[in-house]
Amino acid sequence: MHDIKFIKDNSSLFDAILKKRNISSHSKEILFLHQEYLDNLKKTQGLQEKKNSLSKMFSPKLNQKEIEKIKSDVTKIKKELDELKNKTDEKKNKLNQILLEIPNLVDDKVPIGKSEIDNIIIKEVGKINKPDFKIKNHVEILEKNNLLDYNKASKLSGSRFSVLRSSLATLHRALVNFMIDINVTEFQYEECIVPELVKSDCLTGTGQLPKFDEDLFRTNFNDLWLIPTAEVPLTNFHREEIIDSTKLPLRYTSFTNCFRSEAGAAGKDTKGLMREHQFGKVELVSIAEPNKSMAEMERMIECVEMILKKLNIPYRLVELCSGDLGFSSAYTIDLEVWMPGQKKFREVSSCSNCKDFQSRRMKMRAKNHGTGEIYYPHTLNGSSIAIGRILISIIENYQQENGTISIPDILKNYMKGITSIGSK
RNA sequence: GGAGAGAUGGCAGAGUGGUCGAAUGCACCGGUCUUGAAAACCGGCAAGGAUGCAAGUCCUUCCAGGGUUCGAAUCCCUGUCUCUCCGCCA
Repeated sequence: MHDIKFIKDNSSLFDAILKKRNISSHSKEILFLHQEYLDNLKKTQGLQEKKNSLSKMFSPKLNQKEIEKIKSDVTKIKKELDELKNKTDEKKNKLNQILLEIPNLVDDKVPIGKSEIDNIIIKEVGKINKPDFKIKNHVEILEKNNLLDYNKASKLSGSRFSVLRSSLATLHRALVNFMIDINVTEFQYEECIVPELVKSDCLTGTGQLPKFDEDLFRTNFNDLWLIPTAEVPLTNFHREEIIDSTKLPLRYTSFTNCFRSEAGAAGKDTKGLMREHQFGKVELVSIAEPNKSMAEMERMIECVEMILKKLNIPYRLVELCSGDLGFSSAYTIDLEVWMPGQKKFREVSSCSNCKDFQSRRMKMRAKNHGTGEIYYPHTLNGSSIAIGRILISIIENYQQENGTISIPDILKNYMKGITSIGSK
């Protein structure tokens, strides 16, 4: 959500920054609407003042005539106020509706570009293995070993769902535990278990609503929606709160299932664990002082990198260009891992600094009790890591010529002594 | 699912029709005292918005949405959430 005062004082800058996302100018329309709203608001407040003062004049000692006069005057004002209030609300709602659908302003650091083609590879880490046997993709390997069962999955739920069995399920669980452990003990994130159904207000807060409802699953129970990422509940922890600034930064981590309709992805990544309606993910969320959020972001990326290093999987850092940046983000770095089956790097994590965009939307503020200052803290989120996709990478990178998959050293303690899965 | 109680400032907690944006305590901030600190004492301390150079003035908000009333934190209705008891249940 954008600060109307900022738009007023910097309208051409505002439009220029939006243009980086290939979005046309908005400020003129917004400011016009805002002025209309203000005009109505002033009138409304004037009438309210009148009404209040009339009520204050009321006293049982007044004579009948005076009392009747006040009553009828107030009734008249109330009627007028009703209309005016409706009009004011209408303007305000219209303005809000527009503001809620405008994406975050991109940071100066973000490279300008149209699509993912213009993203910038910052660095590549780890050596890509080129074994001298024929590499299989994860679906081939896992289905052959009865570890991934699409007959069962489609019977239960249709396409874009998976059933993971026996040692593959164990490996999934091992990854979750490994990642949460390291986030808690090495990186000082607070471990949380959170609802996977949330109210629409939460989704508006983080930016999925109102614009992207098609990507989400909604239930027919109250106003509850399945979360597309744990970013939603974790970031909304402090919605409509004023946080004591000495408590910042706040760091939370959680494993949840994530649910996405994949509405616009027909035909994309149709096989395997790559793109599913339900997938597991460990998420990191930080709430930071505005002047420290970029440093916090670097720290967050290092946390995710550490996991990939410990898993010993080749990866690269990609700086998203303005045209590929997510709605709520001001600056995003993706982490992509090598997937031998596709001979491509694919995204397993996306770390974003949303600055004050989400905190404004959810009215999350911080207060410095020394100075009395109240301000919007910055929010950051990053995956650490999407389990389904990192599984693909592990399976494909650790596959052996004999069709088995060896277990990364770091996970062996989490695997009940299993050092290899699949049969020869 | 049945019966009952409740939701007030950062927290605790008073307030049942006007003088209430709201007592009091704690926390927090400033000061006095002290070599320093603590204690004690004095003062300050909700948020959002409009207007104004500013001081200030005004509007809104006591879970949310409706209603009654000249006037609502307070009365009525609906919803949400919390707690207690009973039933059921992983």
